Amino acid sequence: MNLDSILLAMLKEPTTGYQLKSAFDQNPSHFWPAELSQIYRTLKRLEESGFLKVSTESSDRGPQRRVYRLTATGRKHLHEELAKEPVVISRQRLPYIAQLFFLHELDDLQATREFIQCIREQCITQLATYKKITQQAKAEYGGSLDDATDEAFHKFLTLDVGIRTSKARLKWCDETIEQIDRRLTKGKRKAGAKKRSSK
Amino acid sequence: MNLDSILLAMLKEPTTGYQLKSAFDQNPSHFWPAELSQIYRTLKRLEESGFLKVSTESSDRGPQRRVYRLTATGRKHLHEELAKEPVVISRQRLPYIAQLFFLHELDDLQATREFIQCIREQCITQLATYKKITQQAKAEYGGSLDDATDEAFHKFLTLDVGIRTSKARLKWCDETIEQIDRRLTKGKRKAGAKKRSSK
DNA sequence: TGCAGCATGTAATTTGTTACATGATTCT
DNA sequence: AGAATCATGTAACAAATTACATGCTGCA
Repeated sequence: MNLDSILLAMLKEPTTGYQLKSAFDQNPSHFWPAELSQIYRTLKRLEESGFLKVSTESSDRGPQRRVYRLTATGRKHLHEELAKEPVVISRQRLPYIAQLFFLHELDDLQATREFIQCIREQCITQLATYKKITQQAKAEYGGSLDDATDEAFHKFLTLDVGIRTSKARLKWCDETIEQIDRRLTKGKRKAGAKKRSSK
Repeated sequence: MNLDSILLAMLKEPTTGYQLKSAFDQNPSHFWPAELSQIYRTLKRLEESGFLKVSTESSDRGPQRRVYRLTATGRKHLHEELAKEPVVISRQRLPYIAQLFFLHELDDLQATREFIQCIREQCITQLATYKKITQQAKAEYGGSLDDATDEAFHKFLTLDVGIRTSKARLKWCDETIEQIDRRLTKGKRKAGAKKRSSK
């Protein structure tokens, strides 16, 4: 899965680049952020590949809009991409884990504690966002998942995995902070003992 | 955190690009994969920035080796990077989530089931890897976390968050497959009812 | 008058992937 | 003799980030 396929998938209705960006920010941005400039460039390339076709329309307000439509070739390409096996999930770059891994270099457990605290806050914000979207989605399909469309069901699944991993991470943060605190008091005791023995 | 900082952090001992790649594959590759070609390019740039200095040494076996050493400027730069706040974790690209989100387009729940199954297998493999490394690490620091060095402690933390998120994801896979199966049998019942009513 | 929102892009740079190219030593 | 390991890179391409550049409409 790449931005190309995501844009093709979002083009069920003829849309402009600007509108796509707004739609992006509503939902796919949680698992795939993208800048407007990148969207425009990608749309252009997709058009050159024959996956999209454009028509220029003048709107009542603002400048002319370039409306993109999915072609049959584009739809076929999308379906091929969707039918692929999922990418190897372990080949992800996790900058915050990398930073934590090397943070011992600072030789400052208090700094590590603040680092985890910061991640903890992000988890809470993220959880709140996921839950808000879940509520909105529930309102759309009535509340009972069994009656939801396949589209709503798939959307629910992505939210669910997000909520679960955020919760797991949050719990990790809490227990890690406790462990750091134990380490910090233990360190102080040792330092105290050292002081007493050296005088 | 980027590859630059990771390489600086890994250069506690003077090392060659090739050795760095081996070390990479042992550990940081779980949260930051990198190819040799990229490592060489980055080392070159870091040297040009004055963060590293090189000395060419002839080895007893194989061609000459270029041994990189961290400079004082490099160490300072690394510490600045480490002291930064963690990056926004929600701005991650999760291709498999994106694919799942749009998978309803195929209109084939069975395909979604296989997709989740595939992710499930990856989770299991990943969990096994994490646990193996945890065992190795434990052997190094004796078994009791309280007595572990700060370095071992930080390493443990990164493994722990990996294990927890993998477990959460695995549980999600299992419960999702159950839900899909319920949906599939329900769909069949409906199709059957339709058939009966139409004849 | 100035700001927010609609609407379109280009340019430069950085980062990551894949393929190619070379050559020595050691083990089987 | 050939494969594996050590050891170095270049080149081409793809993807993503950041900054810049433009201009209209409607509202306060």
